[in-house]
Amino acid sequence: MRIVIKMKTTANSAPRGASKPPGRALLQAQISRLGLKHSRQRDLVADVFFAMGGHVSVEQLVAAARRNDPRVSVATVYRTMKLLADCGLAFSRQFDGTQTRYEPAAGRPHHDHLICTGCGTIAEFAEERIETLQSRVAATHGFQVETHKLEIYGRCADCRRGKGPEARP
Amino acid sequence: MRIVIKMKTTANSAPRGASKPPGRALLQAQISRLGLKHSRQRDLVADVFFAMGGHVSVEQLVAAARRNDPRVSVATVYRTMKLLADCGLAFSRQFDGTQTRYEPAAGRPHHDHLICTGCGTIAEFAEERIETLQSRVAATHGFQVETHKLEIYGRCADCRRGKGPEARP
DNA sequence: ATTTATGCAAAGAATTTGCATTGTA
DNA sequence: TACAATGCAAATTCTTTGCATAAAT
Repeated sequence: MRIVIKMKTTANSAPRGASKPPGRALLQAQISRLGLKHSRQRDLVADVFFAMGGHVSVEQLVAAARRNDPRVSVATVYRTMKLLADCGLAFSRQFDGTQTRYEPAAGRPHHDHLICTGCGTIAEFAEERIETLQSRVAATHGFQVETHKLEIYGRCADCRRGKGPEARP
Repeated sequence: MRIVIKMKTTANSAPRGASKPPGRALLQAQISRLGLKHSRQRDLVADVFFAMGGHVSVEQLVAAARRNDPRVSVATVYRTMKLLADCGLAFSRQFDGTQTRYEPAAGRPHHDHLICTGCGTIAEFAEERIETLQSRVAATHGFQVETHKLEIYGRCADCRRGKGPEARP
């Protein structure tokens, strides 16, 4: 089953003129803390990432970053995203098993995902009772929960009402 | 529907003394239904797969199959597992995002997974109330559920009581 | 005899890594 | 000036595929 992910929150990655980049500041803090060095492309990748909203692939990040600086390498994007993930500023997800996707983690509450198998739209939801039941199940098995992943695949409202799997990968 | 079980008296891969291979028969039925051709290595892969229990990687399947016939190719194992999955006889899972793992689907009830981040042990569980809540959440968002994936990661009882992350891939 | 399956190796796709060079502090 | 970061290409890992040959119906 190949899932084509389409961003519903079609965020434009273009750097808004004078808008402040909060994600960049968070990354900068981690960089200082770890004794690493600041760099132009790390800022760029962070800006682009936090501007895009969520569930973005590395491919999308590279494309977006290159709109600002055509010479950023995929390696740098991979390295920067890994840094962000290691710092707890981004979560990495693999919805379809092939590409890794990232979403901002800064101060966002926990949530799980609904993924449309028709158009690839990803919706988020939080259900406290499910979390509770998960902990209970884990306890029953003697497990201490660290993380969990809950993904519900199905057809979204739009795709159900007539619109067949539209051609827009 | 008539199911023809052809038992070869040659190399028997089943560990259980004289037990017959039900999985092989199921595969054979699908092969006939689809107008495909029977083959020795498909039987072998099916036998090995259904004998291994579940959550097996292709790598493990290849190794197990080659104990019976050293010349089975990875390509054939991949192709056979994909056939089994397409026929509904196996589920493919990607717990870690890298390797695909398979588990038998024949007549087994739905379940989700608890995965130990220490030793890699995978336990199964079923919690009806979680399923119910999932459907409800999906309905709220206008989704029609097709499948879902729930994985709880944590430390199993064994790993929690002192035993450090032992090497048991 | 016809058509499918296999095996091998090459091809792909996603991600990582070695290393010379550039950039930062 | 040191040392980390970048870019590029080669290397890795998992999986798929093209093609000649073997096997099944």
